[in-house]
Amino acid sequence: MDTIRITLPDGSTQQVPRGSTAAEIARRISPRLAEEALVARVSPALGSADGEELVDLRRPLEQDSRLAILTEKDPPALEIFRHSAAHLLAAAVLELFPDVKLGVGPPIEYGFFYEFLRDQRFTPEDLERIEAKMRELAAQNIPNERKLLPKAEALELYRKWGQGFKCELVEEKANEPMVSFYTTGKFIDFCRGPHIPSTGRIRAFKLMNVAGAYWKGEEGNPQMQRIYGACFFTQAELDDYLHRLEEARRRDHRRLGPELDLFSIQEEAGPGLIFWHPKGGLVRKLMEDWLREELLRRGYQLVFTPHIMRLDLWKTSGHTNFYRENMFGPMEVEKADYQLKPMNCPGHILIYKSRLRSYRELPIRLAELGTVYRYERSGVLHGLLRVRGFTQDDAHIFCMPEQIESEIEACVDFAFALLRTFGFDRYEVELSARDPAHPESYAGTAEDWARAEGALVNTLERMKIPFKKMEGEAVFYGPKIDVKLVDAIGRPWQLTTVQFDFNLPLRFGLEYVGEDGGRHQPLMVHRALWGSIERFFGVLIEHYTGAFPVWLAPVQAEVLPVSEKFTDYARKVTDKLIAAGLRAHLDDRNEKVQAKIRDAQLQKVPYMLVVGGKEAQAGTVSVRHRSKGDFGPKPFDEFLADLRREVDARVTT
RNA sequence: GCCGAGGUAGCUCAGCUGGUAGAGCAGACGAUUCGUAAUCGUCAGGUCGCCGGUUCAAUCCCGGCCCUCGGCUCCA
Repeated sequence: MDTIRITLPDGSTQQVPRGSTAAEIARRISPRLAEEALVARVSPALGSADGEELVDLRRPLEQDSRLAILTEKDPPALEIFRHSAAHLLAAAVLELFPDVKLGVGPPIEYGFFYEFLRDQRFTPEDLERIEAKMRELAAQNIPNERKLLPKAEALELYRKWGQGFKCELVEEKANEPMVSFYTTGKFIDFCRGPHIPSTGRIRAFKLMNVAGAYWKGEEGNPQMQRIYGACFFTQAELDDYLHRLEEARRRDHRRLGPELDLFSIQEEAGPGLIFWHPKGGLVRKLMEDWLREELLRRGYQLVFTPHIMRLDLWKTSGHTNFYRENMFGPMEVEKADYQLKPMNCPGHILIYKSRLRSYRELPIRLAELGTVYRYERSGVLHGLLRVRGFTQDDAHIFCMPEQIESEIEACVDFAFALLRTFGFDRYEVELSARDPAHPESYAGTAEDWARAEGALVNTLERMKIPFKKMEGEAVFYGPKIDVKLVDAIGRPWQLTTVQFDFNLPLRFGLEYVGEDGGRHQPLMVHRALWGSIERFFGVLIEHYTGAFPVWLAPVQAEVLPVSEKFTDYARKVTDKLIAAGLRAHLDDRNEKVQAKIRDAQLQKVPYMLVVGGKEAQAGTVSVRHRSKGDFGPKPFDEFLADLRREVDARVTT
């Protein structure tokens, strides 16, 4: 008999008839495995993992292969599982709304979505009905079957059915004569697969919301209704995900900001513009103090530049060509156009150009907490994280080519020091290169770009920092290194950026006199570590759930007299703390201690000092910590010294 | 900018498809003088996002605009 040889992950082999399926092999191994199997991973018997692919359990195996049968224990199976859930969603929607036009339905990070075009909108009640229908179809355990059709026949099928988007997909994606389809009951979908064998296993899911999305993500295209669902192997994992969403809501800086009186956004003033209240302003001041000191220590010089400058400057820099859609419109003053600055670089360049520079001065590192204004489309604004006016901790480094790698290294090192100081210990690094397919979106020659990208790669490799290369993510004037920090609940945030620029020095004709007495062109590095103070502050609020570490807390100790009789002693304690440079506040309201504690607790004040008769007598304070609870009485001087130490050490917990 | 959902007191939210609004918390005042997450009482507080229309009458219906939220696209 014609047999093939199957090698399993444990190294054992089986001889099976040619055309056997993974499902059959699973059954031979164990009934349990057959039951749990979701999808198969096969690769040619010999050779590398290159030919590896995921296939349906029912796909016949035609040659000697290595085979792994994937179950819920194998993470790669989750994507397939979610993709099948997307098909289940589409099948349910078609049952209830047979006239919808289908778009695409891929798995996503936490589940899946499917897009539909329909005249009426899907209401929350519709979603409930759809979810119920999905559960009904899942209970019927309908098989997901793969079919092959000639391309022409496939197009004909969709044309008759009136599924124009699907025709478009078949036209574009099918480059072989036969194209694959999957059916789930009456639902038939052009799809590469693979899928799990049947719908019965899909239980732990929940339809989340419906949102508009352009067909193929392109703005000119019709807008589909995209139904999103969360989906996991088990209910426990789904619950965990929903719990994490809840946790994220609890930390939301847009809620905590006003609650803790840190900042506000005022409709009267306009969207995307931030008002820093006294407490937020104090945190910002502390952040800035740390940064300025660190900048000076690391050889930067602090500068200040105007907020509006002649439009011509922005023509020279190339912003009017490459950045116009993010700029506020120019304003006319005495017949000249002026531009509100969207970036700080031209200002720093003018300072560089203000006199002839010698190679002996380089590198010149100009730093500014520079406030910039960018026109962001209304739909993208988001609390402190995406705004129209913000302050960058910006700096531009002018240097010679042979200094570039050490400068970039110093920037990355600075960035890591900053992350540690503010309590972040996880990060991801990305290197953004240009998109070779669209050279018109970038300034400079291909050689410049290759050299610049090389310098960034060298630096990261020398520092042994793992990174992901992202093609097409570069800014118009050069490639960049971005550092994403990962917060307390595992979310990445893009903040730090270190950008290489060989373009602006050329445009502005920057030069320095070299050792040889000749004129040379310097290179430029743009870098921002927080990125924007507003954004970083937002991330900080969420990272700490508003409970800032003591060195950053707007109020470090709230003094709570037990009754009005002890206000005098409480005031003395408060004044002494303030005189020692600490941030204390006296709660002398006519309230019970319980109420004062509750309020201080809700304001996330690190230390509450309860004082009454005993304390006044002994010169102590009863210390309560916002998360560690009651510490009991402590001599006042001792508390002050402890607090001082904690602040000076910038303890981040 | 686009699609969808919203906007009622400082905050969180009620308000039965039309008869100009209510609660809790916060605030002011008074009482209470209190020991580790809310003391009691009284009072005050609203062009129901803005503008226009329909109607005897609009928080409610219609149109436009502003803002917020969830996405798309874009980004520090």
